[in-house]
Amino acid sequence: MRNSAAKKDANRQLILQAAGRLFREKGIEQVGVADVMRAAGMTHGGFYRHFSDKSDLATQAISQALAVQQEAAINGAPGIPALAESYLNSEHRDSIGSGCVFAALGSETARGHDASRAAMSQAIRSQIDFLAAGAAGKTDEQRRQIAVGSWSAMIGALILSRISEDATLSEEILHETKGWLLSQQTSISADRP
Amino acid sequence: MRNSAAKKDANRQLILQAAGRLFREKGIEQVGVADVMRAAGMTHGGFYRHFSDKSDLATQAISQALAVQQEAAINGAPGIPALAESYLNSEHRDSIGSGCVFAALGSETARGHDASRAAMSQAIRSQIDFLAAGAAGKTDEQRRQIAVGSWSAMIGALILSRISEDATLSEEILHETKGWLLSQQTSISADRP
DNA sequence: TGTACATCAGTGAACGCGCGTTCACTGATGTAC
DNA sequence: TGTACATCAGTGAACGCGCGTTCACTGATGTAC
Repeated sequence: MRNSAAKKDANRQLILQAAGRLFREKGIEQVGVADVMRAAGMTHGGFYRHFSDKSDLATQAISQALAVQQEAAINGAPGIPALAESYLNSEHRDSIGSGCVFAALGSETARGHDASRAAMSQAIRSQIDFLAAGAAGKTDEQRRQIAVGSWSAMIGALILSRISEDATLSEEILHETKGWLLSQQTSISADRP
Repeated sequence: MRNSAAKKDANRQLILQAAGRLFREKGIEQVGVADVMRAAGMTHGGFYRHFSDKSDLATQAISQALAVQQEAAINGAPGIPALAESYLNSEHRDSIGSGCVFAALGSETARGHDASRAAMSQAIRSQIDFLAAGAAGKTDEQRRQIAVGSWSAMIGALILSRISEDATLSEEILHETKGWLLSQQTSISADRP
């Protein structure tokens, strides 16, 4: 039953996508290798033709999810207000599996010295640079502050809104944070000539 | 070897404190019942005299950690700038075990329908009310926006700074977010009569 | 207050399930000639 | 281009370790009289 090289590559992508989704949805520890392979339409035995172990899969799945996320940021509407609109809403909150990697796995990946943390660090750097370049501030320093602070607020708010059982509270957190970010953006823009 | 009721209560507190620290440091799944009992100075067999199962322990340890955290917030210097100072620094970043529960366990507790999520929700509500009461805004709506947005930014920034392997990046995230929060606070205060 | 007995906090061995990993196997793919 | 053989992607059974949970046991605590 050997598969062609092309089929193997396609299967590898299926595994990475299933893992990226399941890890975000349920947490890395809560998802088994067999779960991932089943979601990808295979049985668990073939897993080790693709990855050296589960930790290797985690690193690669996270790296790929981060790459997709960065791609989407670059191709999306520019500027922090636009990001806040697309980030702070109930659709994003309810689709953990395809949503922001930092909000889904942030507190977990903060522990551990593995390769996934390095991938996350690099993605943080890129995202800050990207947001700072498009931020409405007078100086480089100001733009960087706005980028880091606004992005942090989005991640924190999404996490808090996901914890909140009460739908009203959950919505309020998203809504107030979005309103807060937009109002600042406006007042800062108003400062410009 | 029966212990007195007072000794039992004291042991229960040791277990809760050990669990609160270990769960934040390593994550709930990564810490075993035996680890917690060992850290509390006992063996694992006696665990079930105190808690019905591990999930029960998690709920109670989280609830207690949240209560301590709220107590500290109430007794600490009032206002969002003061909180930002005490929250966004490397000491807090490096002491996960005794630090903010939301930053340590946020993305994990967002999943699961258990009682710990309910305790977290209630703590979110309290913390927002508390911060909004001390926020520098003209209207109730504005104060609530500031409270939710600023607190979200602190949590997000602490998580990002913990993920960052590079010490410079990690410090930058804390520093920029703090500067951003303080500068806004200033400009909003300046608006007041 | 003292005595006899019941209770039960904590111990440490044992159980059993889940999960990561290994392995023999199958048969299609790829390659050497 | 065709043939013979080697490779190897995926299968499914099996292994073994870790961990949550149970249990018989010990002896100090608490209580009834």
